[in-house]
Amino acid sequence: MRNLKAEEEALAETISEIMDLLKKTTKDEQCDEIMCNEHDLSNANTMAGLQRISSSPKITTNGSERSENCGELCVVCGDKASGRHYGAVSCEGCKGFFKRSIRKRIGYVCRSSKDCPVTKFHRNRCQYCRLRKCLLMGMRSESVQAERRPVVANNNQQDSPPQNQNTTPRAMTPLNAGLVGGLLALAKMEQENKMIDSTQQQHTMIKPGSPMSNGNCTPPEFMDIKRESIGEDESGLDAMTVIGLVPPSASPTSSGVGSSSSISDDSGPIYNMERSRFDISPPVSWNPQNANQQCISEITTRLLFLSVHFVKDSRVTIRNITSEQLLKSKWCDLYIIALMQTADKINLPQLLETLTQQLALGLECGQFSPEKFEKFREQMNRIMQLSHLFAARDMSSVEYAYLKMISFTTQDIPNLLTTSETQSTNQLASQELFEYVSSSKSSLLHHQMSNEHINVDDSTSEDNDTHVTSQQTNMNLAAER
Amino acid sequence: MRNLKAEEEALAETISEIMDLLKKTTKDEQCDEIMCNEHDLSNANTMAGLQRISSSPKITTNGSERSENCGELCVVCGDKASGRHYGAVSCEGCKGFFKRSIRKRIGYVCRSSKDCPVTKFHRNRCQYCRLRKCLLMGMRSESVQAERRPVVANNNQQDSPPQNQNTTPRAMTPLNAGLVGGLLALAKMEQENKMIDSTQQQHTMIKPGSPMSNGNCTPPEFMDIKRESIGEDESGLDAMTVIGLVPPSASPTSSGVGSSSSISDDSGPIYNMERSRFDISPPVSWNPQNANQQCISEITTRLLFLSVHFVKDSRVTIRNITSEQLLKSKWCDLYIIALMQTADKINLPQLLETLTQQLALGLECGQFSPEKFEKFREQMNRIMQLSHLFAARDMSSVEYAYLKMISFTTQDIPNLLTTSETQSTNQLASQELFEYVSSSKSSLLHHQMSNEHINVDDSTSEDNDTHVTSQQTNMNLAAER
DNA sequence: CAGGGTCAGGGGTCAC
DNA sequence: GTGACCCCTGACCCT
Ligand SMILES: [Zn+2]
Ligand SMILES: [Zn+2]
Ligand SMILES: [Zn+2]
Ligand SMILES: [Zn+2]
Repeated sequence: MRNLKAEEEALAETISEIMDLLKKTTKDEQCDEIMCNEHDLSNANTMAGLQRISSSPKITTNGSERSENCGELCVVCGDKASGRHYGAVSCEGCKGFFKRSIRKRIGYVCRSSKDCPVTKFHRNRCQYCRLRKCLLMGMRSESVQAERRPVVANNNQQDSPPQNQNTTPRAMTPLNAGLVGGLLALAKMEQENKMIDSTQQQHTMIKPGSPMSNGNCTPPEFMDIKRESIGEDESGLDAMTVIGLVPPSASPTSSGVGSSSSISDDSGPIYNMERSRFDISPPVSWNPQNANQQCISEITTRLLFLSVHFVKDSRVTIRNITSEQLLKSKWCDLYIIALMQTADKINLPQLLETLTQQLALGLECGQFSPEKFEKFREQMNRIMQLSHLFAARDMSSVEYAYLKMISFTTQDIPNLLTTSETQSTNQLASQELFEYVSSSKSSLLHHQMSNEHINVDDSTSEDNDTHVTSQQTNMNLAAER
Repeated sequence: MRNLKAEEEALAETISEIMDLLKKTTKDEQCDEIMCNEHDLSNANTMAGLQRISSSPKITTNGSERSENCGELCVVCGDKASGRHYGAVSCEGCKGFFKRSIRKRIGYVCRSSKDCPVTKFHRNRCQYCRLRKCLLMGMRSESVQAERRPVVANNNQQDSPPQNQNTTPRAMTPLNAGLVGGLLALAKMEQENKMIDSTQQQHTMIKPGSPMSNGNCTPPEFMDIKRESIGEDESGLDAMTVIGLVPPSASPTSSGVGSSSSISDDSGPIYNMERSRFDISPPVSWNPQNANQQCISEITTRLLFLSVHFVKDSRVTIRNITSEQLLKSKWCDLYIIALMQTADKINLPQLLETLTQQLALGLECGQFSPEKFEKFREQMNRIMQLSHLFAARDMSSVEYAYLKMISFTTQDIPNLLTTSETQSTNQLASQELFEYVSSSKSSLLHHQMSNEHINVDDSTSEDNDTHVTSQQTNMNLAAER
């Protein structure tokens, strides 16, 4: 047991590296946040084409931006600002409105064309449009903290809330260009802006000025927020949708996600060779030629799908409703792990390369700013490096399986839903993993796994590899729940 | 199985440390490249002040500096520590929080069960629990210096007095030592105040004039007064809470409070060998070294808990509601008896000594007046003497049990709730105790017990040992009910 | 280092 | 649900 120590250290080192890499990712972007407003605006325009009413306070052309009213007017409604709030100079009203909106995850609906004017005098006419404007102007949902009231005690009751979100708050994350969505989810780059427009595009994306008002629209509303925070784009794949769609124990896809079926025997560990299977069955034929978006999209979508499915079908005692709730925050963690696990099969390097090329194209056509592109690339690199580390470990499917479950049930996000079920599952999984690795000859693996666990486990201080990224992403997601 | 856990934890810790070290290392380098990243990250994590303006961070001394804190985590919340503050390695947040708390003498109130988690993510959810944890982890209130008000030129206006109006009246004294709460409760010093707040906490009962409308917030306001006067600290021990929490017949703690279970046979005396058990099961390992606040606090809390539990589980025909009502006035009596009974086990002398020392510290920092300190000391001495008397008697657990029940049901407080149940129980217990002692060979014991009984019984004139204290306390308590 | 102070920007409240 | 108002936090800086 003690010798483990040495190994531990080695492991720690490796992990440290990973962490550093990932860490960087998330951080940098913040910078732009502030330049913000106008910057965001432009982004928004390009991407989605939102209509931000002429309003735009500032008008200004630019540079001088802050010079004038800057200090003083709310970029959302034009009222007198009381300082910067959630990333945007705004008034007390918009500040409070934004906070309540994010906290309550209320789903607003625009009864008009989603282009209602948001001014000091009209701001209360349409919540949907007001929130949209808030996001557009740079308010970050991640900045909204959790409520400070003590959670009444029994937290296991939490599931109740779920339903509410189901309907309205559908905070989903539309994944973007296939893979990108997932990968980018990690990069929390200016998600907000993006989010917004994605939402729009996706749900009946009405264009600005577009008169379409009939009954469709609204759903998209504010969820954009979350999405946005996730860094997803409009390419259709919506994690939340996937989560909701995957039935508890039905294997929609032919591929085996393992486990789902054989839950016959009740004894035994959560995962074994059989139950930990995680295959992208149709052997992905991946080669430069067919490396088009569709392909990438399919693969990544499938991965996400399988990941969600995997968790839902695991032999753990977590109610379905709880699972779905958790998945809303944890899908990215699972996704990353799945990417690592299948890196070989899907030829991750190639895939990332292709993606990068495509993004480069997008850059050329002004789809997004160079900064954003840079972030993308950085993110890709980080993932690549992560995969090298994982590859070096050569973990077994059982280990991956436990890693997923542990990651899934770890309380590493501020407002994450936690129940006695998840806690005990986390413990059990950790325990079993530990035992598994212990009994396994590969002591090295053991250590590594322990580490993973640990990191995952205490979640507080450190940001470790996979969690560095996902954690942050999750934070954002969680924040707005 | 269990030991694995331990190892894991140890492992985790080690790894954490290593990681921190490594992280730091790497960090410095990164700085050049990304400069802000990490900074931003940390900010984000902390939840609280998130606004990191792009500004700047950096600057700081850099290199060297970060090296140190590196490995250190805040012992209170687990966030990154910035060094030692007030005696404990802690983060900037906890440092500031502690300072403000001590300075303003604010009285916090836990809206939950005084066991709120205090982590980086939840630390702002409950000030009461946070302050409690700060104290438990060794932060010394004496280290908080007085405000350095000079500064601004216009000091002419005696701001000194101001503090009283210091925004709300929340004046409370965070006591230092944990135990104090319990022991001091005995001290009849301004009990009235105390009573009030306890009550409040429990029944949300609003105080006259108290603006607290809905059930949350405000309670803290004025009750602080009492607490402070009582010398209670926020170290969590709240008799009322305990009373309310202890279920009629469930042994939440593993320790045996005896009796609770075996109520099978209906005949027989209220207490017998088995039913009178009263153990602080986990053999308290008490020695000067670990004589810290947490330790003391735990022991005393446990004692109070067990006492309340004991009464509730006794084979007497007193309705639960009546019991709880009575406990509000009698818990201190029971507590004293329990202290006497377990004096040996908990090493009462040592414990009191430690407490006194801590109080002395508090005195130095002006936590309370010398008069109050004198009263504390007096009380301590009384308890010490009392324990000598009890020790000399060497009473059996059965005798202690009866003593408790008799004390519990005796009408020795002015407005005390009395019912035919309590009266008959008191009689019965007295009777049985008498018989028990009579049948016992030790005539000496007999006498003594009889005596006790008598005193308890007529309660009027004499102040004898145990009753001196408790009786007085009760009187006061009763007075304000 | 370990005290102190500052204040932007979080949080919460509660008439309206 | 709003938002004017005010309290509390904690990163930063000074001593
Ligand atoms: Zn506004
Ligand atoms: Zn609208
Ligand atoms: Zn702390
Ligand atoms: Zn609390």
